[in-house]
Amino acid sequence: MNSVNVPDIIVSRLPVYLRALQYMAANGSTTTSSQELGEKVGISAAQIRKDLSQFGEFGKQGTGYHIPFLIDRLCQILKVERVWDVVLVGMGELGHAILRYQGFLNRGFRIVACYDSDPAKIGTLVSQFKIEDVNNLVTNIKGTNVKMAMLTVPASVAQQVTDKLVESGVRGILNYAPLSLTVPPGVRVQYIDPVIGLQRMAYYLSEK
Amino acid sequence: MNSVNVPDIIVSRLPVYLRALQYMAANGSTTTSSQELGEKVGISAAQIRKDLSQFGEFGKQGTGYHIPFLIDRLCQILKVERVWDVVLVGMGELGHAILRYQGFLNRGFRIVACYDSDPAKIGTLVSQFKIEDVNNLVTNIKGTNVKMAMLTVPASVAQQVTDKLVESGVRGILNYAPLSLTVPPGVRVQYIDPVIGLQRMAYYLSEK
DNA sequence: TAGATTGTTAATCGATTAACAATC
DNA sequence: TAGATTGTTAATCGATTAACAATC
Repeated sequence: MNSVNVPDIIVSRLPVYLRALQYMAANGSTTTSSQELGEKVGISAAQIRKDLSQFGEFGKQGTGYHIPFLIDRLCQILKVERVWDVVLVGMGELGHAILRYQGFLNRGFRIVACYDSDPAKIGTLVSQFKIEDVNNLVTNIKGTNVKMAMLTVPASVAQQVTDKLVESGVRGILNYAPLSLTVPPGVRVQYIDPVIGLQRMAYYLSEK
Repeated sequence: MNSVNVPDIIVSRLPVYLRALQYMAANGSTTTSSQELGEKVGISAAQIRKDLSQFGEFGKQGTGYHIPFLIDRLCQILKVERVWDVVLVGMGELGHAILRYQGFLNRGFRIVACYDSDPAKIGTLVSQFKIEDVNNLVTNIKGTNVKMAMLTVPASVAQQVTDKLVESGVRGILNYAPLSLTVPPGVRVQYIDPVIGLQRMAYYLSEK
């Protein structure tokens, strides 16, 4: 059980802390402070301490945080001390790149199957994965332990594929298609649209 | 000039509104309301009206917003009624997929050059682009109109490439490398790390 | 011990929402 | 005109910051 309803904005910062801590650990550090971590991730020290205090007391006055311990606790809180099975739908360029990406496993996720609707692609192999028919999505996934999906299909079919994923019992969708999805309560969507990021930054660029 | 310092959180929602409006326009709609737009993007109608009111009055009582007009105004506000030149650094799998992606141009951006450090890649062609040597980055870009970059290099070299980009005059970086970057004031970074998105959602998954 | 840093409280700051007059 | 919807105000809600006692 989660400690009494932690605000989503706090939850959303935890993976950033975790990533920075793992980076420090990989560089041989064993201890850090809210001050130092804050400088790395661009968040105030007070906020980091406040965020962590939602979940317990993980530091020591005078010395700060033991990095391996804090990593452990954050992994538990985020439920990524285990590995979650994820399906990938949409095997275009981006789907291929994601399927070959090696960075998921040691952060709590692994792709277990990939889907497409193109008969020319179905059945072909992409780095040990056979591309499956998206029409079999619901029958294949329903009742299994697959609760997350990555969506790399064209925008025009993203909502209908989403509906199928929801029907299959998927509770979290990482959406690369450039549109807002509609999902029922209890299902979450995280959006990845590079252009949104670029446009946010363009606002601050000077004219000309 | 921007109207007196609009909060960043408001700016960050504008591209989402714009994307939804363009989607509606593509489907033949010419009019919408804050209510309808809000349902599409998952934001309250009141907030959408409040956000837009920061920049002017774009709607009509009783009828709502004329979609093409609002699209126009949002493009102007975000400064994407023009096309910004962007460089891409890091030509691995992901870099290749991004370079071939067709979705940037009609949303205000185009890739004008790509870079890598691997001698085996430098000079080779990827869909009409010759991969250039990252060592020439600063000399090539400094003084040009390139103010944005996409970063798809390994985490281990991301900070040093970032420093070069900043030196080149780049003011906005879309960072795909899974780490927090340090940049001077006046330079912005937008982060794209799929695992952060997955971990945020994992928190809300039930145990087992 | 002295210095450093936590966890927490209270104060401040900012963002969201509800409500409604204005008006198309 | 009647119904719909804006832009805006004031109230509410929530998040961030500053400060500090506790303590390693």
